[in-house]
Amino acid sequence: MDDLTEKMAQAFNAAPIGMAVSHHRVLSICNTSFAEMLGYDRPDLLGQSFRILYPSHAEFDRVRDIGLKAMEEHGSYSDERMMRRKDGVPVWCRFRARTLTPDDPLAHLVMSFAPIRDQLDGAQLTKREREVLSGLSRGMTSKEIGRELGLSPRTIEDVRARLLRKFEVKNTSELLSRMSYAQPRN
Amino acid sequence: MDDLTEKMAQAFNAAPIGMAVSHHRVLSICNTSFAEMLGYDRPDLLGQSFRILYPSHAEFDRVRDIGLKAMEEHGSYSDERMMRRKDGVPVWCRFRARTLTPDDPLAHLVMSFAPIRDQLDGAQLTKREREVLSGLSRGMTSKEIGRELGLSPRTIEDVRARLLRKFEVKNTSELLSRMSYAQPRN
DNA sequence: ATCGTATACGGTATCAATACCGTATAACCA
DNA sequence: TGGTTATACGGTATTGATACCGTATACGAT
Repeated sequence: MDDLTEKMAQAFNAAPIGMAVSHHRVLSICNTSFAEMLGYDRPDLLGQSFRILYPSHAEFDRVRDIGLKAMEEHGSYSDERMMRRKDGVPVWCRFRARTLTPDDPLAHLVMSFAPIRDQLDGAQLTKREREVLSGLSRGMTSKEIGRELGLSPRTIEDVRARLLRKFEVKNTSELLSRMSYAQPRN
Repeated sequence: MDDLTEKMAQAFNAAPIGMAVSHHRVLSICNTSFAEMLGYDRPDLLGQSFRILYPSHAEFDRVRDIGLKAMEEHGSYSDERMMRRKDGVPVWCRFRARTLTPDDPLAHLVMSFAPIRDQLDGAQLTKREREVLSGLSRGMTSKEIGRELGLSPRTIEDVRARLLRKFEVKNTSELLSRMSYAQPRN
């Protein structure tokens, strides 16, 4: 077999974004980013139903038909959805799929998963931090956010400082840049 | 060669997100999504320098060292950047990279590219605005961006002010928040 | 040819952000 | 029970951001 095939396989493996292939909602292959994102060792995932990667059976059922029509028509589909890590923590993802079998889209799917604001929706951020972030994303100053939340501006500054430390960023602009379309966790 | 390798290569090819592999900034392989996103036929891209995929030579030079340190430390890096389609239209992307050679990150890079805004919005940004935006998303001050671009900090402030007016936002944080995919736009 | 815009730079004034110093309470966890 | 973290607030000091004032060149469109 040619060298090119091997190189593409290596690229799949080492991709900086989670990728997986499924046949009728059963995971056949995935890369390391995907396994890491969901907190699994890769071998434990192969052959598993995608059910275990969703927050609930109901959610697993619900998403089944979503995007089917789009894939029949365009071959691809994308949305934002919640996945479930092995430890139970939910991860909010930009989900993209392309089917290799448009007549029966779920028969052969190639998917990518990019965590969006995972720390934000997961247990990593406190209620206050989310409230303050919400204000920041709307361009509010600490004083304004303080008024909105009925707190001293100083307290808002404390929360900001904690956010900057937590995400190891230099200022609020960089923070918002990361929050909006999250980095892989280091 | 095993079946698994072939399946991973197929997944790379059919991935719903743009993917590419480079060696010292020369594209060695990419998938169909990547070629499509940038308006090329895949064969035309293989072996090409990434220079042609950036809005300008200067921009190509500028982004070279960005993320090098992060990749040396964590092996991966991500930001938002502007790419250039074959027809010249800019595409604002979430860029992700993982290096397979942390000692010399650019030696072997696996990248993914996900378009985050439509071309219309991207086209409204000038070269300077893109350069400044890039610095802002990395948490740099006007002074630092000025140094990077060889300009007076005052000029950077002018560009910032123009960006704030253009997008009708109150400050840089809101700007960065708006420039991303995940935020609902009003 | 004039208008609009982008670029580039200078000064000044004001407010915001950030980083320190400090105290205090409450929750949780080992 | 002591350590850690989140919360909440005060003061101060420095830097940064933003908004004005101004000038100047360049470039494309009407």
